[in-house]
Amino acid sequence: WIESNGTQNLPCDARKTCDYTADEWKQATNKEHADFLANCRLAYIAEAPVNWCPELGTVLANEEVSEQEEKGFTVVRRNMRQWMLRITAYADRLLHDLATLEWPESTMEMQRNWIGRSEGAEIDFRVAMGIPSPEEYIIRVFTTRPDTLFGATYMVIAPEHPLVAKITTEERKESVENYIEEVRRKSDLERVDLSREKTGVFTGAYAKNPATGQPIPIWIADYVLMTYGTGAIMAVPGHDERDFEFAQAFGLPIVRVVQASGVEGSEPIVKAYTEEGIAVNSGFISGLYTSEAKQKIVEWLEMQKLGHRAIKYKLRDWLFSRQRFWGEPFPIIFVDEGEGEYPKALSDKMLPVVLPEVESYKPSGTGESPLATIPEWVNTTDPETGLPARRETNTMPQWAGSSWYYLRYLDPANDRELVSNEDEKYWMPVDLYIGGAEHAVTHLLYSRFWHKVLFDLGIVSTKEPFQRMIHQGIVLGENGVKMSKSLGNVVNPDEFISKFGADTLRTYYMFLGPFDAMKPWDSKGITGVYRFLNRIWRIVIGEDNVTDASRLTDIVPSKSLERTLHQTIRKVTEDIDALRFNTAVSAMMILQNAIEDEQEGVPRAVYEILIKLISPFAPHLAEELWQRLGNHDSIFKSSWPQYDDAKTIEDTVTIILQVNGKMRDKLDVPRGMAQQDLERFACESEKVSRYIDGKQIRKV
RNA sequence: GCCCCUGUGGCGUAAUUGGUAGCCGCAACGGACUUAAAAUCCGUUGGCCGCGAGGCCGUGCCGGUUCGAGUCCGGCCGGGGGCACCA
Repeated sequence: WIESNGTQNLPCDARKTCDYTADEWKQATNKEHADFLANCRLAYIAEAPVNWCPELGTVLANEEVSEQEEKGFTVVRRNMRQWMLRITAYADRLLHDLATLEWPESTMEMQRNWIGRSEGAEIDFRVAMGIPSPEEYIIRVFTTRPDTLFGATYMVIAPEHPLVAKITTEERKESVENYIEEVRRKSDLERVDLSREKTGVFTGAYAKNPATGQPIPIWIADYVLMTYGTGAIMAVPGHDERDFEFAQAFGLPIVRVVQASGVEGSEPIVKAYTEEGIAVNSGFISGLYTSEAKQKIVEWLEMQKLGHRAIKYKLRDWLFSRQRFWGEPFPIIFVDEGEGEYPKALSDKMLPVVLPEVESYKPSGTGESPLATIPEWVNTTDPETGLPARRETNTMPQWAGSSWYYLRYLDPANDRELVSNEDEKYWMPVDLYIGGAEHAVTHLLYSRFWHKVLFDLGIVSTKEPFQRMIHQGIVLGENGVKMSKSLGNVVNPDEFISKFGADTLRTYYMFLGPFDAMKPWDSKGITGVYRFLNRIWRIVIGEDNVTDASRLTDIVPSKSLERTLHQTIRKVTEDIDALRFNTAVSAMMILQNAIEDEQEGVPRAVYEILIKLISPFAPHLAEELWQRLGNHDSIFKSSWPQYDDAKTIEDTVTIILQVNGKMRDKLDVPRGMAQQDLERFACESEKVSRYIDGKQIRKV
């Protein structure tokens, strides 16, 4: 039951289940789907490499490695027993369903790149010569460019590849072992540093290029990763930059097998040609364009049973266990019913598994979770068989909770199920999710995966958890740099609340700039919003804090005020929908300015609408004014103001007169003036005639 | 190295998506009120030339498309973020 590393591609694949709706799924006849869930072990245990620090006795995250090494600690890569979640089974659906979401394009692009789907072919290379044993070995590679097969002049396998030990010849053994040891000491970050020189070592073995029949040397190099593809590549130095660099460093042959169309290729090869083109020196596919060449060679490989079409993903299965005290414990016990210990899920009745009270949650030092040091907790009994059992001592990562909390919020008091069908159906999906862009490929991908699993289990009815998403921009310090304690540029909102009130702070925060943009805080700018709100207040509240509604009139508003009013209602309504709060505030300021210009006093109807419009921004102010104007119900129970499109239209229009694209004059004319009248007025304009007199008008 | 976003007055920003660049604010300057200050109110405020009418220049830089470019296209420079030897 422990899967070896690198076997993430089980026959089960959620791809085929993409097109089912929740109702279709509910039908038990949906066999494909049921098979998928039955066959695909979505949670499994594997030996996975981690960064192990013996001195600290703990596992480190990638980003912590260099930090601890600088402090003098050693960090080595070591395989450890870990729970994995098979997110790769959902790769295609996670990719495919992005199209149904209203998310920032850049975030979806990041997820697409993270999933990293690429189409190509798997090709089998027979190890042909130099091998120490009479056994026959096949090295399978993945390539996106099967059309360059004739140009494969050597192979490279990852240092962790299982065949390394088997194919290395006696005389190369020492060099190979030294190289592998060298690589093991390198951190991931070091290993992928682009600027460093290519390193590698020859195994002594040769494989047969299935297309040319020629023997090609098999090398080991750390630029090939065990975690992607098959952990082995066919190297085509003529058409891949990394292979080219490597071939140059080790004097391996470079052959050109693709050319830009129409170019005769006899010039010396000075760099890899990675574009598409016409196949040359490629036997039966010579002369074909890349797309046709791919097609043809894959058909041939499939016929010869040497290879086949394949799709690979950059996405890896999710390492889901941590050796920490803090985290959700796994509902798993290990029991031995006579044939060795195996993991077993606890029944619902045994849930929840509760963490024990402990004195210390320090790392155990052995790499096991601190829970492993508490025998009273670890040792238990299998409730079904009564046999002695051992609890899983790893705990879940932080991502576990954030992957489904939104569902629990819908029905928090429910102690029988995750969420009731009724509540789930009513609320889901999350209409608008606001969160930072830093979660683009972690939380936001993990929770999509969990949600899809829950969909497959019939627990949720939507395929996606978050329909619309916006990343709020962070407010930077006054110096334009991210606020941080160490930089001393943190602004404390309490200070501004006590000085100007929460309404002012809220409204100013909305006014600062676009919702999704980073923008610097400006302590001085808040006075503008403070003045604006005070002016609204003072229209009916005197210095003595007594309501004086005498400035409100029942007179019909002037034409121009009415127009501004309806324009403002429309703008604020639309802007709130689109989360353009900054321009909504600006529009209300314009209305306020227009109200103050009104000679006959402030029409009560206009004033009440302004208060309603401002109420989502400055709720305390709006409610207080609403009550003081004699309303007994809350302003938030009143209806949102409606606008009349007809009343937003200006009766005069400003026509801009341009000559050769340059603005020369403007005309204020009644709306609807006839074209020829306009043209006549335009030509009569003194400023315009200065530029057109004596010239021929080509186009009006 | 690759990908994505971004660059507009002294500052935060706006611009009907190709048609008046700078709305709304901040700051600054001038004025009113005041014994004075704060608060409040009125005015000016992209740069240059001009008494004025007005003119020229101007949206990071260089080019292009267009009658017309902040907006579209190509190249460069700066800032932010993401991924990273992904075959």
